[in-house]
Order: sequence, then C-alpha cells, then structure tokens
Amino acid sequence: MPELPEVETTRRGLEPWLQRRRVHAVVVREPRLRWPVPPVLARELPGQTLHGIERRAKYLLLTADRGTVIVHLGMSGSLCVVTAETPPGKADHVDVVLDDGACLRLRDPRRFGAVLWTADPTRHALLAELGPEPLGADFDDDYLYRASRGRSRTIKDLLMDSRVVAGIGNIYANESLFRARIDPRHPAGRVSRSRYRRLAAAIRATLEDAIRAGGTTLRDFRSSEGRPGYFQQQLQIYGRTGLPCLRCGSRVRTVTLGQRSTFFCPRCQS
DNA sequence: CTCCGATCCTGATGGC
DNA sequence: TGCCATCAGGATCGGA
Repeated sequence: MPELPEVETTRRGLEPWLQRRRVHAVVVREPRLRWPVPPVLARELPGQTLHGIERRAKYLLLTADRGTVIVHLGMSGSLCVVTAETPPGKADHVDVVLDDGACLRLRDPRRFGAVLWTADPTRHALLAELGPEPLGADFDDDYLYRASRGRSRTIKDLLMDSRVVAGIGNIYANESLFRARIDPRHPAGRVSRSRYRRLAAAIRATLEDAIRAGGTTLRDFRSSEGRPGYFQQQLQIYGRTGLPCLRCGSRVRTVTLGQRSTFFCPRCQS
C-alpha cells in the first residue's frame, strides 16, 4: 500500500507525538506479521525514551535510547496516534503506549508489514542493502544510467528494486515513466542516457508532488491524522486502463510486469 | 550474479 | 443476497 510519499506523510504526522516521549508499554496483540514481532521489543523498549522518527526507503525508524524500532507498513499497514483507552480494532496488531497517555497504533489487515527491534540500524539486513534515496543528493541520472548497464530486466522492474533506488513502488514507477515518456517494458540496459536524464527528474518531481498532496489514497491509506492523501486526483496513468491518455488521447494500455499491473500510453511512451 | 515466479494474508469489488 | 474469482500501494526467497 504505502510507497515513499505515503510513508513520508505518515512520518511527518507522527513526528510531533514522538519527540522525547518515554515508552510506557508495548502491546503485541498479533505477532504474526511479515516476520514475527520479536519478544525482545516488549521487553526492552518500555522505559526508554523515543528521540524521533526517520524514514529510510519505505521503512520508518523510531530511535530510542538503546536501539531502533523498524516499522514497515507492507501493503495494508498504517500508523496513527490514539489515546491508550481507544479500543483496538480487529487489525490493530501492535501498540506502543507512551507516558503521556498517547498510543502509537499499527493497523495492518494483510499482515505484510513488520515491527522489528535492532541495536544497530545501519547494519540491519533489511536496511544495509538499500539503494540511494530518490530525493537525496546521491541519486541522479548518472547513477541510474550506470546502475542500468548490462541489465536485461525492464526499466520499470529496475525502478522498483529497492537495492537500486529506495522507496519507489508500483504507482510511482508507473507515474514517473509516463512523465518521462519511457516505455515501462523497455530493457533497462538499452534505455538511453538522455532518457535517464528525463527519468531522474520525473521521479523527483512525481514524489515531491505526491508528498505535497499527502500521498495517494486508493482504498484505505490514511495519514496518521486519519486524512486521506489527495495525489490520486493527480494520477496521470495509474489505473487508467482504456481511458484516453491525458497527453495525446490514445487509449491507455495495461500489461503485467513482474506480477504488477503496468499502465502506459502506447503513443507517448515508446 | 541476474532474472522471474511463487508466496505470505485479508478485504473490497464485480459478475452471475 | 450469496458465492466465487480477481485484484490490491511489498519484497523476500528459491530455482532456473
């Protein structure tokens, strides 16, 4: 569900609630997520102070005194702050109760998300192999071009590989390729230098626009304040099968690449 | 090493 | 109204 803009929207919403707050308790109602929620979390975290919340790729990192909570929202996860007395719903699997009575609550119906604990986030297996942040200084057309040489996989597949660039999922891969006018099926290693220039700029612009809009709500994404994202109103290609391309009027086509729906304009993206 | 498909899980939606 | 098939914003893993 959430890609980089949705995770960043969540981070910004949570930040004011988590600065210098002491953890009172951790309640794990359902430990069976993508990986089991480790018992060490509920043992170690209470009593520690949270210092802030960062984002790396689609991961949220809660920094505490002696370690870091790693949260991934998977396909259907969301985080919000409620009062500790708010009765949990069916899919509300984990609470971090704070000393001021606020409660950070993870909801995740499909349980593809994760909540983990690490003493050293930079060396954690899930974070160590991640590629550059697409909005960071070390991501540009040079980088993408070099990363793509000799690769036969499609350009869309490459963009969605977090070891190449972190945080781009299905929606924003589709949107960025449309914006750059590149065929998502094209082998990454044969995409030209000038097209990578357009693509790097398109990725940045698309993600920045989406963050500004508070992310995309297709069905159930909500910010931590419960607000939907508004970027779906700006989607140019995602989900528009059979509808006219907003640039040229051709019928938008769909193919499946890497088991994910892929939308493109056969005329603009060639 | 690279690539591709299967896989985990629940819920919403649409056709009959 | 019910039943069934299909699809969904992720990403790891194993086999080719």
